[in-house]
Amino acid sequence: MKTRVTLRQRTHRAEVFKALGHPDRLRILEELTDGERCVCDLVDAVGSSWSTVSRHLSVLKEAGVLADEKRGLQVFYRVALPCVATFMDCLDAGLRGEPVEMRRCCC
Amino acid sequence: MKTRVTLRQRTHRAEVFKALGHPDRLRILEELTDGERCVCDLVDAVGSSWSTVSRHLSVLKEAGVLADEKRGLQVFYRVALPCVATFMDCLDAGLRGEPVEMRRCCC
DNA sequence: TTGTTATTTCGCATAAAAGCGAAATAGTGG
DNA sequence: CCACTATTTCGCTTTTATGCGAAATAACAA
Repeated sequence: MKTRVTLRQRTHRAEVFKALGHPDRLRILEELTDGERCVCDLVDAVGSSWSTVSRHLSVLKEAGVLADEKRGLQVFYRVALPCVATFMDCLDAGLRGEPVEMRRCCC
Repeated sequence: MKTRVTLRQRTHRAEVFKALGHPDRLRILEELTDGERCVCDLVDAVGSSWSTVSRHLSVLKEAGVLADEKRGLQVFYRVALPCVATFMDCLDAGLRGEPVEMRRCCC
């Protein structure tokens, strides 16, 4: 069951990982696990400037990790790839060298 | 069952994701899913210079994604976090908007 | 010891990411 | 239309990543 990975696919995957490769962006994801939040909430949570948080959000959205929706004056972001959150718990366990149950891992 | 994520933990996670955020490093991971390989094999697979591939490997090893072992003149690398490979299949499906079975996802 | 092979480290140049304030944009209400 | 608020984009500087060749290191063989 070996699937060939195309360059295009690999580049896309790398883009997702790159988007996740920043502590503040992971912080944003944590904030969004409970549900959608407006940008103002995320600015509070992260503690950087509006422009910086906005850029983080656009990186995550561009990679397909988040989706956004404008309602009135505010823009609400939510997680578009739920498996990411579960994968991170798996990662933590893996990095500590603990065995991990398959079904607790992701998606 | 909400777990508080520490800054340290988040930074470590981000380091793993950053390490995975490069197409050539994902190519290396693909090469290693079948088992360990020496650096020379990976240089062939990736197509960059020895110094570049060696740096990619050290980034992945530093993040805890790979482990290495020296035997004779050669150094062999292998995957230290098997869940990463399964997660990527999950990612592909998620990015295409397909529903994904939980148990096929990782670890 | 000397030579040879496999790999890593160093030094440097170029490219990309991060972060911020200022300006721009887009809704909303008067 | 004007003012106000929420958010994004722009322009810029600083930091970090990438990639290469050259030099260094390590293990083995003669």
